[in-house]
Amino acid sequence: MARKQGSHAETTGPRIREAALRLFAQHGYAAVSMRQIAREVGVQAGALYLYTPDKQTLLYDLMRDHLDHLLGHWHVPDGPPEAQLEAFCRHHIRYHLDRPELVFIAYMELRNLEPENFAVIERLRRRYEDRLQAILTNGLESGDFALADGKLATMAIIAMLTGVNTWYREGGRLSRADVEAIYWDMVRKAVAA
Amino acid sequence: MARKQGSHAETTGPRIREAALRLFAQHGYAAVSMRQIAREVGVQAGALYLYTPDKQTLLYDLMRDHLDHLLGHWHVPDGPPEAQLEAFCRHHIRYHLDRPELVFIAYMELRNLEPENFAVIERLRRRYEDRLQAILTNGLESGDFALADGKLATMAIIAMLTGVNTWYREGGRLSRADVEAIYWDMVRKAVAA
DNA sequence: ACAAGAATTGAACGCTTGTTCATATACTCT
DNA sequence: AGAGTATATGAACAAGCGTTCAATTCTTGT
Repeated sequence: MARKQGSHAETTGPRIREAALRLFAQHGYAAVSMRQIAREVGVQAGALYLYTPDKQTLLYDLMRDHLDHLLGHWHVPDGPPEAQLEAFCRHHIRYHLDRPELVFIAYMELRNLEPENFAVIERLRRRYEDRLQAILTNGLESGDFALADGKLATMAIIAMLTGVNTWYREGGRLSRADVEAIYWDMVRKAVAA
Repeated sequence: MARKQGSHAETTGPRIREAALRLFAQHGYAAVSMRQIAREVGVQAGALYLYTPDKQTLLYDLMRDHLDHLLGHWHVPDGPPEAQLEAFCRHHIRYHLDRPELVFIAYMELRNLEPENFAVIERLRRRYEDRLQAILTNGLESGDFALADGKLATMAIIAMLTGVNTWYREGGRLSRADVEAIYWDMVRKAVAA
């Protein structure tokens, strides 16, 4: 047997990626088998290898595309440091609430990347952190912010904002706008001069 | 063949747990095999089952003991809310910097727990969060703190503090005392009235 | 010196893993 | 209608998985 009917041609690739994303996020890369992914797509395991050279690349491509998009989709606007920081925080939360599974994988599965892949992903992640750190450093020099340490504040703020994905559930007590506003308020005060 | 020589009796159990801890933290529960753990201990795989009923229990016991100890080891001191919050923050950082691998596992491997085990661990984790939330709620009512939302602030602060484990390395630019002080300063400002 | 029990081995169990490949089907183009 | 190609199957591969267990060795108490 081969193709059952209809033209699954251009849809199978994306569907494999979607299934991998969902399953990796739910059970973890190492705990998910190629056969599980195939079953989710409605295809035999062998067919996956028409769309990805191997399991590792499936993971790497998800993470790489995620970070490429995160970096390409948004840039620090002109303006005073506080406005830049607010834009960063609000964008970060919005972006992360929109893609919980990708964000989760990009953080949790780092250790399952082969060394060369890990190096690439880490570089991209670092580029993103540097944007926040630049904002903080500017504000520190201009006197808008008061911080004991720029790098530490960068890590602290990112950890705090990204943490929203651990508890936020759609349709809960707070809207996305509420969450954005509350987090921004805390960050604003934390770095205030 | 059996025991080679000497009395490995009482030391093998702990050594298995230590090896499991290290390997789980490094590669993830699902990616580590019982044979790998055994090799690390210098024993055959079958011998592990004299000390644990199965692999799952090995993970569960690590997490359970970690949280039991975290909860038993420290309690909120009497005093004004700000002093309580400072004590919580400093203790959290100190405790987490002392046990990076346990902390990492307790967060990363939640999804690899079987449902009943997960429920127990989640309950313990929740108990810990509730301590911070109680401090924040008290301070809110007394007017010492200004917060839009107590639960959200709890999650934000814990995420921020726990994040220290993602970047702190022994012998780096900042001492533990520095880190403690800087984080506390940011938390203090973030919740300030 | 010897028996009892604790600690460990090493082989085996059935199953799953990622990956490959000859084969077969469905679609497209002429 | 028929050839050519893209897409998929399903069986096979060697390797590794968690776990069990009879057999073996070491330690301890008498």
